[in-house]
Amino acid sequence: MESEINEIIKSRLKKLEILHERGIDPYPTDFKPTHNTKACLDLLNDIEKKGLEQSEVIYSAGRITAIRKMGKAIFLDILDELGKIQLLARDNSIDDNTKELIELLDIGDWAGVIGPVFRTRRNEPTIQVNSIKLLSKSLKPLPEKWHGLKNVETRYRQRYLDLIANTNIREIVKQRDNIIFELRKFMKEEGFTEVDTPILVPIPAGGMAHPFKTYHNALDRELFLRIATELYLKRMVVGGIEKVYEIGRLFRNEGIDSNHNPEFTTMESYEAYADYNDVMKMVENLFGQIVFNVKGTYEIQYGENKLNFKPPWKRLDLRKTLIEKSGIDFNICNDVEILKNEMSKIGIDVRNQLSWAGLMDKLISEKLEPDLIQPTFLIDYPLEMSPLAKLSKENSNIVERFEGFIAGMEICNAFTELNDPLDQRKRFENQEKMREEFPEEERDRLDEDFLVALEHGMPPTGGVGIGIDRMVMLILNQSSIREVISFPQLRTI
RNA sequence: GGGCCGGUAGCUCAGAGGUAGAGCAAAUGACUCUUAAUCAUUAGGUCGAGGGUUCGAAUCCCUCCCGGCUCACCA
Repeated sequence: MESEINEIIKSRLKKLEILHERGIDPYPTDFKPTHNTKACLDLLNDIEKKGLEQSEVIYSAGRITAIRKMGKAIFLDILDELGKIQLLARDNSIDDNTKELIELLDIGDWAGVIGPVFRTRRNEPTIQVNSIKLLSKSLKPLPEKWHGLKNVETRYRQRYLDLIANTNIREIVKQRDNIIFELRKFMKEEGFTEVDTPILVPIPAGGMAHPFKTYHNALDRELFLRIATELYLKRMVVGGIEKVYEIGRLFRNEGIDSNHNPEFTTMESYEAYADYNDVMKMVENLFGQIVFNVKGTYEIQYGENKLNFKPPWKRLDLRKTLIEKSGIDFNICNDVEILKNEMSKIGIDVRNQLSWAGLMDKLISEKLEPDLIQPTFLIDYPLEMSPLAKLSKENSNIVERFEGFIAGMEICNAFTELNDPLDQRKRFENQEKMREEFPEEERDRLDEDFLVALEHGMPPTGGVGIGIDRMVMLILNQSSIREVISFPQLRTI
């Protein structure tokens, strides 16, 4: 981006020139802080306990966020990753180089400071400046100190400004890290092995979504960005990695809104000898442990609702719940036209849905999802909606599948995995047929290489995919996915 | 894609046909315990872009760009 030259930048460029003239490197590399701002505060507490007023000389550093000139005393605030601390440069405490340099410092510059920590008469922990080093000259002004940066577009496009001006955003970054750390810890404790599977794939299978397409020159072939990690993780299970998972980015070429970003993070796991009941237990324990370890409690506020993550979650039979909430029984409405009719009757707009599965999806999200506030599993989905899930033992049009919902949001999707290669082939072929019939609706894709793997034998397996960004939204009480993804997708301007 | 709301100084915002405004930030000066420092002075604008109406448009109309919320689509 080209920088427009306004007065502020002109004045800073001039200061830069003066620095060069005086032989001061505005971008040096030789300053090593001994104490971050938090360590400074700890140090102050320590020496005060010992009855001392001033610590030894320490080195600290950060970005200058305020300069208050009081004649021959200058107060500065510096901000580092952990917080802020005040500096006091008094005319008779600073060296000559600092006297000259301090006139050339601006809000936004990175500075290193050398001096003892003490407390001012107003009780403010402060580093008394013996010497200041410029660590990096900033040429552009920062957002305003009091109102901060509010423009949402600028916050997303220039997240670094958001992180500087709105320090609560740093908390989101750190808490997201904590959540994913706790997630890995849980999986490790459960004996899972984390793996990496391809992001560039020849067939975007394992889910129903519109893929991003790209091209590899040397191989001279079209490739796609993965829409799911499922089929590669199952290949690992075929290979004998019995408990396997991946935390990774998926890419779906679809709409963008407060719950959807074209690239998003999921955790998918597969466990041999498990079925969907075992997976349900794992999911509720996983959420419970993460929430408890990150927030110190099972009960957290999300928007207007208090969510309780203490296991077990409520389990609702999909068919029974649909009958209860909509009067529609999918066993009876087993034909597109009948289902469409019944849904119209209860006031659902079905003009955009073509297939039976599409209609069911709509019915669930319209009649069930909004009311699923507390963590809840919907259980036992129709076969037609679930090409990768194993048939129920009791019922040939139901699969052993569940989805988890929290605060009206779908948060995970799981099943007892289909490991019958012949049935899987039929299901894929059916998906391909449906794609021809309804080209506007997304379908899963037949992945021959995966079928070959299945033909070698996959043990009975239970698997789940969890939306990590949504999990972070819930735990951190954020209503937009853009708040938990540091650089959300926006139009380029 | 539809509806609603918004885009004015680096930032936060006011201005709703009649000379483009404030606070912070910036520049100059005063001030050795301030912390949204204070005080004085100064400078800073393609009012998102383009067209139209008008004697005159930031303001009214049209088209477009960017964003937010929402509905639709989509997991």
